[in-house]
Amino acid sequence: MTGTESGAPRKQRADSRRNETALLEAAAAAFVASGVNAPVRDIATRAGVGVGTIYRHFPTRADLIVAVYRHQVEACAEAGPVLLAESATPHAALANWIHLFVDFLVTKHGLAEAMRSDDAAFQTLHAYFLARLVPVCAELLDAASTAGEIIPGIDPLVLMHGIGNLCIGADSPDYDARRMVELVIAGLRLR
Amino acid sequence: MTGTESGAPRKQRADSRRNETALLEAAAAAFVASGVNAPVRDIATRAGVGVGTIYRHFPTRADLIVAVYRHQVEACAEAGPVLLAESATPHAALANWIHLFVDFLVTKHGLAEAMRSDDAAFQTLHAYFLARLVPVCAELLDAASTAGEIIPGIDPLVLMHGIGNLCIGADSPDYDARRMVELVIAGLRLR
DNA sequence: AAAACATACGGAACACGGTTCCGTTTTTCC
DNA sequence: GGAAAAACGGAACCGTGTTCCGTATGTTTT
Repeated sequence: MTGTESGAPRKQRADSRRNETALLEAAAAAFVASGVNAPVRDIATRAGVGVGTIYRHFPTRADLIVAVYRHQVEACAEAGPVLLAESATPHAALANWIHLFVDFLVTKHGLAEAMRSDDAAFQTLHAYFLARLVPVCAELLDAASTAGEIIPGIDPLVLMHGIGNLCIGADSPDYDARRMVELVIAGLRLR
Repeated sequence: MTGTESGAPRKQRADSRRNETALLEAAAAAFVASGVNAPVRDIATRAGVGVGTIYRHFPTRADLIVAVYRHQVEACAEAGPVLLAESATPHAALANWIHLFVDFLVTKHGLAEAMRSDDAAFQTLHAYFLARLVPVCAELLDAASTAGEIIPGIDPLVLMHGIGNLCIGADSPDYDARRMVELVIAGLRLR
């Protein structure tokens, strides 16, 4: 027999795993269609499950968002060292990386808002993004600072928070988040 | 025939005016205590009126917010020309004025968020703020641009939108909105 | 194969905030 | 004083997020 001693926990049920992936797909679709605040019931319907199932798999909305965008955050994080190695100067690497981050944020309707929410439910989201990206940003800042290209003493956390804020409402036709971000990048430069 | 058809419409009832000022005071207090998203019922209770009365006087939350902060917005708007006349350079005037705007925003918990909301209910708020402040900002930008102190082609609307965004969450201990705003101001400078 | 058990499910029910509506009260004006 | 207009209050409604529990499904054991 499967000598599974009574100590080992049972493996996850098949339907549970199926529902989890169905939910991830449904959530991704709903996020594209209605932003990251798509109603819970919509997502449940898309996935063909009840609302309870969402909460069982993803206790908070932030958990769901993190799960949906995890690879993209990873990609952004991994791009940092690569850019540092390949760009002409550390400042250029920093600028390129920031633009990458902005690209990510502005294409996810409502993500920038969610990112900065102080709602306890979004704690996970905030924590994950920062844990993964702040060190990368710090490395780039350090390199540029050491190279004497930018003003010293910039806190990566503050910078990322600010960049995130600038991306809020980036889909409005009257606003230009990238322009503002460029001003910030220019402002970083040591003159 | 009442004969009043042609002449002046009836004057506003006394109780109505009383309630309106009571509401303004209650709202101001509620905004300080719980931010500009204080529950409607709270404000009604504070003012000692029913919720219906709020909606009769201020159809949208934005109307209420505008009414509460109107003088401060006016003060900010009027400060523009004064600063331009008194500051050492147009760029300094612009910087000072932006700091004034930031001071206003960061002391009104949740106002910056509300400012950028695309919710139709906040249309009035958005419209009023921009109508009043954008021209002032434009004047300052023009002066600094003409003096050759800043890069040309900055849209005052975009700049104000961005500054507003940077002030979101300014009460978090981990964030420093002013620092970010300073980066933007530095980024405006022509080098 | 069937029973026994653990796990997961669905969706009704609840909580909460904004908004509307209408019977009642208050004020104004003749 | 009395009728008409104006304003009031708050119950009721709606759309969301969230919880809970009886039921169904999958897994393990006999």
